[in-house]
Amino acid sequence: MSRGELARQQSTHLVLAELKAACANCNLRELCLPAGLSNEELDQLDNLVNVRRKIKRGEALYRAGEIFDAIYAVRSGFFKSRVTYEDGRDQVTGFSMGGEILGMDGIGQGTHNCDAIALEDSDVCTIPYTRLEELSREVSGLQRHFHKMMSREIVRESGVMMLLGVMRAEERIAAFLLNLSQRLNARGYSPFEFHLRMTREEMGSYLGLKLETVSRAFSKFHNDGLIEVEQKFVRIIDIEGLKQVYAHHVN
Amino acid sequence: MSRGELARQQSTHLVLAELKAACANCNLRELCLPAGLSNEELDQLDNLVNVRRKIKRGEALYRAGEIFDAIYAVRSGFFKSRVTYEDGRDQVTGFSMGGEILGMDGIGQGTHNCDAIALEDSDVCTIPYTRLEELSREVSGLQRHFHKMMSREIVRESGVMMLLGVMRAEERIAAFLLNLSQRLNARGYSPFEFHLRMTREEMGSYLGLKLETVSRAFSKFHNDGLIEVEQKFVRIIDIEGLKQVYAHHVN
DNA sequence: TATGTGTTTTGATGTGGATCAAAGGCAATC
DNA sequence: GATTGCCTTTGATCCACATCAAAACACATA
Repeated sequence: MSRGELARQQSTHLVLAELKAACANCNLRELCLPAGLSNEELDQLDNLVNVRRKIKRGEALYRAGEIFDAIYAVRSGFFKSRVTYEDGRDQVTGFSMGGEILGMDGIGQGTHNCDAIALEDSDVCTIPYTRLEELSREVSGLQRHFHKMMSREIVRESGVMMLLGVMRAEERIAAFLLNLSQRLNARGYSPFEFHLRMTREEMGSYLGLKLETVSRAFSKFHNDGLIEVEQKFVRIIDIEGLKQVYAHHVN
Repeated sequence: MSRGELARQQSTHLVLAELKAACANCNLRELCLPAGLSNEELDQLDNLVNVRRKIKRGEALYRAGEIFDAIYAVRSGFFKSRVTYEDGRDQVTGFSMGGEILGMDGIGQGTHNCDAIALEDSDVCTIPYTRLEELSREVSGLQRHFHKMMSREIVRESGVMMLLGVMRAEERIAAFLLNLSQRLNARGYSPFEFHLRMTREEMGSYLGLKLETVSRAFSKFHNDGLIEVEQKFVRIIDIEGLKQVYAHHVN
């Protein structure tokens, strides 16, 4: 056994002992990388996901420019991804919640391309990229799943391009609320009541709008009986109405 | 040898015979999937890229909803990728030229997510996805390179999000011209003179602008001595000036 | 050369969302 | 309970780009 292998196995044992739940027991496994793997394959993956890391609200999981060496699966909490421009302008490029994968943007150039900032105290699994590569060669289900996650990120982003390119302010915000609602639902939370983890400004940045515009849209949706809002708390009253806002033809 | 393997080998021989240039001889290999592979690895890749396909101007390489089974490397020509919305609104999500990979959006859900339309008579290499997966397991350089290409697509798209989310009309168009110029340069063409393959409307769709706005920006750049335009032909006169437009602070 | 079709330019006008400004709400800390 | 520092709401005004309209141009085909 090589020195590297030995160290790896030791660290694996160490971590397995202190983990409350590895992939095989993780209740997010249907949403995360392990989705679609057999039990045997899951055991192999457990050896890969060897470090849990806690990130406090406001802290960065990683920052643009840092060396990329791992991707991360969000176990609990909520993140924003943010790209900063040479001239200081920045934009939120995504929000990530439990079961979602962060950091795939770093593979291409070997450094991270954006900051990932926790919007609440969060907990992630670290997946070292070189070991993911190795294991992908052995476990074809893992390889395929990893490709799917990357591809879905591409598709998600082209959805955001559509949002930014062709939708009007209220449509964008309705689409955003419906997307959040659907993702929370998939995680077993209520699709109708939730806490927003981001400020109006962060939402606006993501949606290509100013915070005042976001606020006005919320007020309008409230007046139209579509939602109730109290600060960061949102209750969707009329989800069909919201869907109509979002699918509204301009023509 | 299994039936599948036999068939594969036969088709490989067939194709190798009729190909003028496979990957090992392709002058785009520095930009495409083979980038960074050893000669030996290149030979293996040659067996993978087994079908060349010609697409006439205006025709689709694939359309949204079609079964995904291959990615494509553009050998020559020019494509736009276009997503169409339920309500009929659509948006151009990208332009692809020689050496670039198309179709990675389809991996996630098994069907293509957008239309890829040739804007001039074009020529692509078909790379069957399942065989790419297989070969990726054997050739680690290929695996890594494929991951990089997907990751770069993610980064490219977050660049477009930035463009759509925070830049003003003239900045977007300057950024677009500079990007085209740089890509053409990397392919050995003049970075200062080129033919646009897309209409003002397609450019506008990509940039989240109306065709009139694109046209006006072109006229303004011309009046400011930054470019010369004659229909689809563009000559960049003052590339530094163009960069200043693009990096111009609003604040 | 005439004719049609799609593309581009340019001008006049309209408007959605940005900007500017001010006040109010909430949470943390003293 | 007062202070401080966000965050959010709401109103008034502005402006960048969209929209509407028309003419010019390019290019194909008769």
